Amino acid sequence: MTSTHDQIILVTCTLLEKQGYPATGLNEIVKESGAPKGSLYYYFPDGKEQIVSEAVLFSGKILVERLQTELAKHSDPIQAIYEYIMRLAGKVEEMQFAAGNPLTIVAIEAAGSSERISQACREVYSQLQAAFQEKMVSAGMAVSEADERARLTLASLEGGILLSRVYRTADPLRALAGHLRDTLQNSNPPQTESAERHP
Amino acid sequence: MTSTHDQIILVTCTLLEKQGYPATGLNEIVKESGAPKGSLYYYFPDGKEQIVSEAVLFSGKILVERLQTELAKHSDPIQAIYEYIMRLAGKVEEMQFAAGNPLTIVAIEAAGSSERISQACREVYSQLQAAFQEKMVSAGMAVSEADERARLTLASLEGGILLSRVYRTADPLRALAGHLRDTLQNSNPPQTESAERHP
DNA sequence: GTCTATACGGTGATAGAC
DNA sequence: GTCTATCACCGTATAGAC
Repeated sequence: MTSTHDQIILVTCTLLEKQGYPATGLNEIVKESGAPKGSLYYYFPDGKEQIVSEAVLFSGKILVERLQTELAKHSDPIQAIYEYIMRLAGKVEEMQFAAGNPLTIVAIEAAGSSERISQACREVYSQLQAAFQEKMVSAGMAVSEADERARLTLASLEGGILLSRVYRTADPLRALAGHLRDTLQNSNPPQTESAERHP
Repeated sequence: MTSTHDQIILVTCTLLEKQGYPATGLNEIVKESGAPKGSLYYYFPDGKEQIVSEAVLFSGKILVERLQTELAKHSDPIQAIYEYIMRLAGKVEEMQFAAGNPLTIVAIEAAGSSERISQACREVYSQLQAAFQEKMVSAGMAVSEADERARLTLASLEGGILLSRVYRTADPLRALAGHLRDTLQNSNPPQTESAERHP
């Protein structure tokens, strides 16, 4: 039982993920959502830009929450990230290589056209990066180093999603998961009595 | 002095990079290229799909050649990749965060709609990956390992381009370059009599 | 090979009845 | 809050003269 407003946002998310921003029409959203067309501009007076921005933020919120939940399952951030990406790979396969959120595709399209949408995408990306970073910091990594590692994780993750989509295989994501696990080491781990390091 | 055909392809490349596939109109291509509209369907009887496919392949060819040229400048593949990405970062800044080729954005959009365009993108990606891989193999890395490393390089590179575009900063690309240089090591380096190094 | 005119559907958006 | 009708414009694609 979802409201008309929420139903519009929901269906917009899936259409965006499949087709992107310019290719997704308002008529299509109306038709797929079953919402009355008259309601569209009632709930979203700023039109398409507003609908898409809200859809990005909405799906981003879910995405960040899910990421945090997954990361919390392992105390070791590297293992947690590995598991997260492997799980994502499975999900991408299930969904036939639409990752289940409109972020990647909308971000790249809207960057040159709509500042409002672009801003929404940046916000979500920043939250995702922060989630990775906090996880690493909580395990004893220095903040600046965690920042760099989180950036790389995010960048390669987005690239992996892109390649998985184009090749219609989750292999790039799985390969990425393994590589990050091997290379995402802490160069300044917390000091312990037994295993001290002297750089 | 370029032919009408080539001029159409050329301007299509830049429009695609800026706006993507659905957002780029045939009328716009005609207008920007200065080509006569009548010529469009004379040179490209299959319409938009054909124009875009050819544009992707054309820009891909240039991209691969440029990559190979850059990689050839350093004997060490890791250093070569580092320099390449750093140079790309500069270029992305100059071009105001349009990377100068339509691949990243078109690939992700067309994945779900046009198989013909999707195929063109896959072809270019495979060539790019092969260029990275061959460079690593030529420096003594095992083929299977070079394959994995090349995949990761490509994936994170695409993600870096995406983030640079969204944030309107080349920082993600530069951070990526540094990280890859630190982590893209050969786990099975070629054996030499002494510890030789070629500066 | 090029040009003009045009077909026909879809687009985002609005107005006004209910 | 919802619905219908309608707007002006844009999209791709084609036809036929030159």
